Amino acid sequence: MRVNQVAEKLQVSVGTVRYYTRIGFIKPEKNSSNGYKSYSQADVQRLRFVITARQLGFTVEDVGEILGEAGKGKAACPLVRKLIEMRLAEIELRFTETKILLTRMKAALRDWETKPDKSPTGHMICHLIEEF
Amino acid sequence: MRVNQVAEKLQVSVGTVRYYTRIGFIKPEKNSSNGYKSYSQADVQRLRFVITARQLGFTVEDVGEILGEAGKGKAACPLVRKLIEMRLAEIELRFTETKILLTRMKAALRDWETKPDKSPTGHMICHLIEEF
DNA sequence: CTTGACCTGTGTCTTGGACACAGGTGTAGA
DNA sequence: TCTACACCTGTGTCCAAGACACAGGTCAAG
Repeated sequence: MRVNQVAEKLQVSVGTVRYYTRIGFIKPEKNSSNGYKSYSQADVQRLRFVITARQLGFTVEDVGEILGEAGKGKAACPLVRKLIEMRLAEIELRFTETKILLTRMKAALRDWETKPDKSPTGHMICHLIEEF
Repeated sequence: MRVNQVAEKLQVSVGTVRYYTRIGFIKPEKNSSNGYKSYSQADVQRLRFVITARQLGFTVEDVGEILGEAGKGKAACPLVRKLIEMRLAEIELRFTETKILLTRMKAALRDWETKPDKSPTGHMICHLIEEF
């Protein structure tokens, strides 16, 4: 298979498949006649794992560690359990931060509805922002 | 003032102040005796604006455009209103995506509580992830 | 045989700073 | 006056996770 078919099958961009290839998650052999990379069924399987893991919030680096652990024949599950708790904590943080930001932005928008436009002065760049 | 004092006064990292300096948001003159940058009161004022804008969800590039508009003497308010709607839409998207991810992660954690660790096989890297 | 649409790998770019580095400063003690 | 030594400085490089630009290759239609 070629990169395009793999990307379509897995519903990701061609760039993503190439990226995972580039960082060594899979090592397709190259077709010697045209230099194109040739992805095997096992490559696709492995990529599917990577994508699923990414969708669960693991970082690309996490996935690399998990693959490495499993590659040594060890059960990666303990590592997986540890990592997801770390990522969960991070995402939880990001979530609350995003929520706060969203609230602030909406408050600004509401506040600005009744305010006029003003030209900048020596000590004022945009009163909407500075007075909020 | 030196970068350290500015950073402390504005409650941001030294790196952030240097970054905004590097991209030209402020142009402190340098002390010719020791080569250090010397931040004026106006620089601090301008930086305060930048930081406030960032906290409202504007990107650094947005802030650059706003500063440019105000620098030409024009009212930046229309631009500000336009930009915040764009950013609001993006943050709203990020928010819902983060919420979905969070839900998925928590579901995985709950699902995995009752599942054992398993060693990898030829067609299975980590059953926790693959079976979710 | 040629056109032109589409595909390929490689290399560079992105955001918003964080960090490493080599050297400068300033103050406390000798 | 000298020397340690902690702390500060600017510049250059690095990060995640791909996206994008580029020059060239492929392939079916005409």
